[in-house]
Amino acid sequence: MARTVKGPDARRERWKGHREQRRAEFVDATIAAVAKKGPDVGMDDVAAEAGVSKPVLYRHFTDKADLYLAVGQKATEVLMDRMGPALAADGSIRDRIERIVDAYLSVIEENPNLYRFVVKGSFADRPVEKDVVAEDKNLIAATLARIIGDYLRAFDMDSGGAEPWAHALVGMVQNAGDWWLDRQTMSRANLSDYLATIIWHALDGLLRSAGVEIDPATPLTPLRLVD
Amino acid sequence: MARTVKGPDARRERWKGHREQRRAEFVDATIAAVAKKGPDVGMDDVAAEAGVSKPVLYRHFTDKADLYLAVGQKATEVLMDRMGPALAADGSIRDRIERIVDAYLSVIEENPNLYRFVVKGSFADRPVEKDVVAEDKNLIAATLARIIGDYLRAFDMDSGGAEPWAHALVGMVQNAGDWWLDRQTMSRANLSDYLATIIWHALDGLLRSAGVEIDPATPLTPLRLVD
DNA sequence: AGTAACCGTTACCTCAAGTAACACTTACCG
DNA sequence: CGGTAAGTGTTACTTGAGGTAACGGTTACT
Repeated sequence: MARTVKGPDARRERWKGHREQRRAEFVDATIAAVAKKGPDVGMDDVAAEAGVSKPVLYRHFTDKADLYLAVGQKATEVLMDRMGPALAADGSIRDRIERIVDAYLSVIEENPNLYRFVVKGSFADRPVEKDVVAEDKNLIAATLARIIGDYLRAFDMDSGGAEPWAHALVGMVQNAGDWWLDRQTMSRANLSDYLATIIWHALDGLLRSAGVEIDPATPLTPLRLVD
Repeated sequence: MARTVKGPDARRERWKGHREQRRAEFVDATIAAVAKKGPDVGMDDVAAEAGVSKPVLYRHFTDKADLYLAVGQKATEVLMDRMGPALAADGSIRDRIERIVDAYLSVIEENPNLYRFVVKGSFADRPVEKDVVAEDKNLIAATLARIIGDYLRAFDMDSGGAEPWAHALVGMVQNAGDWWLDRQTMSRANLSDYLATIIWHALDGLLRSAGVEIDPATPLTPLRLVD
């Protein structure tokens, strides 16, 4: 019964920010460990990298899955930071698509180990329950779905396809990027161009079939894309 | 029987077929175990399902990864068996695309547990080395790449994009299917239609930009698609 | 002074993958 | 027929990584 209902004991709040910072520190250590020892690092490796022993890690992450999830979120942040400007930028539609795609590719190109770790390594033995990467893909797809839906509605078109479209696009770019990262048989610019071409044509065809004509070079930006 | 070959020593050959059969049997047991106990089965579970103890399993599969790989290959066979006819079928291009996509979706719809096991469960703790699902995706993508490349060359177009195209398409359908399987918010036919629309428009746009016009309803089949 | 939060350690537990050692069966070979 | 190369199977073990227990030290609010 030590839980006296006094005022908000400052001792409880004092660390609020500190804990966050510590988690971030361990996430960084994990990323460093991954870079050093490949994508199959264990908790001991991570702890060692952070200059600490295992139990300390477990005070901040309930689970290996929890740690991996945090790493995934960090990676998503990096990704979003890079893609945000591309999403918001102006310019022709075709160019903007290409820039967004290229932003994604540039991130995975710069952090191949981290990328593999997040996308492939996933939860080592814990079952499907908490899929690490699914969360992030869903976040991106959801963002995209909103944008696409807004566009479709702006043109008075059926917006029911926005979600499948978004997931289709995410999978498309992700898988093509994955392949590219493994066997780098073409330049990044080249792949970005191919992918953007597919996407642009799909979009253009869809609009055409609804009677809307868009010039690929039109700098049209009828909607605010990001809040 | 009556395998009376006067070769070197028939004792070595006698089992050749039998081993294959036994492996297949264990693969089936794994699939059954997955259906029963979810995608996170262990080797003991599989062995029990097969009515056998663990070491027997390890006489036929070097590894957990090896077993999983075999399961993945089996799943790919199922998939290919279903998609083969759709690939070879005649009919309009737009219809054929839709039929291929729908064939894929029907397979994952009918075997959701197996699908999840293969695509997500992957290698439990063995590192990235032998990615289970990557092999299968690559196989499908390679098949597709050949078809696309043949088409592009038939129209005297740059065929360098065939491979990225193929991987993009595979990722697109796979990810959209994945999403659909989780939250079934639309009918399969509906999703097939959306995806086929995207693909068709992308294809049509590509051809248009090269000066080729194709009617979506044209039953054109200029190439044999499967050997 | 008391105590609630953190810091950190070493030594342990657990559980599933994988192995050792041992015994039985079949059927080809000389 | 004895020998042997394959396969059948078992129980009981080792190993390694995830995760925990129990202990002690430090800071700073009350």
